[in-house]
Amino acid sequence: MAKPPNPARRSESSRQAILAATGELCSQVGYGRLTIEAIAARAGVSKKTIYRWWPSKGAVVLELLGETATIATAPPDTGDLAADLHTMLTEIVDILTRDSAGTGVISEALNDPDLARDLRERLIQPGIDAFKQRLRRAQDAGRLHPDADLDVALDLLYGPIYHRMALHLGMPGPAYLGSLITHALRALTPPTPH
Amino acid sequence: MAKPPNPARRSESSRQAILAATGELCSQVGYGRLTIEAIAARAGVSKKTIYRWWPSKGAVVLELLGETATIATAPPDTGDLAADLHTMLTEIVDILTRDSAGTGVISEALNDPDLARDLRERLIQPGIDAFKQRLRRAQDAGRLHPDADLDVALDLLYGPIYHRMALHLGMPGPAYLGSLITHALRALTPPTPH
DNA sequence: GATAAACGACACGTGTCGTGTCGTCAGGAG
DNA sequence: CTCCTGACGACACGACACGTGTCGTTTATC
Repeated sequence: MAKPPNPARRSESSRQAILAATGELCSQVGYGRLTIEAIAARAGVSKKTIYRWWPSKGAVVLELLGETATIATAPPDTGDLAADLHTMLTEIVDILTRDSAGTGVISEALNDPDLARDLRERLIQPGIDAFKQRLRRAQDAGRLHPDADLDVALDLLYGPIYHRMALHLGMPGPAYLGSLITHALRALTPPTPH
Repeated sequence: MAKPPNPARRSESSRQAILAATGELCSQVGYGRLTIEAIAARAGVSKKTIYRWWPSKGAVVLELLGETATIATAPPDTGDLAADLHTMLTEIVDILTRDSAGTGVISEALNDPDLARDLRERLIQPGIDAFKQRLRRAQDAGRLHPDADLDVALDLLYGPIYHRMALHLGMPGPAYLGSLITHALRALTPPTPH
């Protein structure tokens, strides 16, 4: 029934004020205590304006994350696979460590299928594609087993990060990240190189 | 100020009614829509009684999960390490797949440090201990590299499950679980067996 | 410059939260 | 067996955030 708004007439300044207010409030009070009302008040904006363009608080934070995302852009390729993986994994660890926006959206998406779809399509899947793209190059270069399953590779490399996040086991530091990468690569490399 | 209640005089029947109502409602409407008020109404109990013994909805669901937890009990040991790991991982996958209680508590704990502490102490850590206990036996039997880091092993094996849960990548089936275990074990086994 | 619609403001009903109050009832202590 | 403390069910309460509706005002497109 409610006719969809016309994006051409959308106020860009309001949009940016909303995202800015969301970021500030989220880092101040945390994602859990973040409310639409507070965002509207801080941004000097009517609640109606927020609800006109976003379905939920999670969607706003998701868009905020998307604004500053370098994730999905082309993955690093220095020739050193382990180093490149370390770079990519570190970026995720940083996002999940910096403030509560990242973990907040993930936690909300666990109970909100619509938000989950948005999250996957707009942030996760591009990251996965970039990751697999990098691994495929390594495979072509003979650095990985030719039959290696890239889904397994993804799970082995990124799994530990989300495991430790979900269960509050402490986020991995650089050294431990290196150890994880070493082990994962061992599982994906031909057993007898020599 | 609020004096702590006396557990000796606690009504066991109310407690069980609350947990039962929580389970029924959670599977009906999902964890996200579960409310303390609804639990109280369904259990025929005053809200005050719930708040007297639990600090939050998450704590109630956590206790419910603890009631039916086989997780922390002694891990299986058939002699076949891969098969035992498959059994253990399958149990977690089942819990996270069955209803929304498991993922609900995990998602809530991401934004609630107190709940996170309870979750880790009462469910996660015992499970980790049992897992490491089983792996240590495998290590003693020479099935694992003597220097293998059991924290890495934990991350490689359980990580993929939580990774796929958090990012809605689809929970692994038995076959894929087997593939993950094979790869993880390859990373933890002496490189040149022969 | 006209006009349609997005905007800020504000009010509204709803639902849930967490707490307070009160009379009742049960189960340990003596 | 009786007393008496305190947990119980019931209900009311204020606070808060939700999501929607209304109404002038403003703004950007045509």
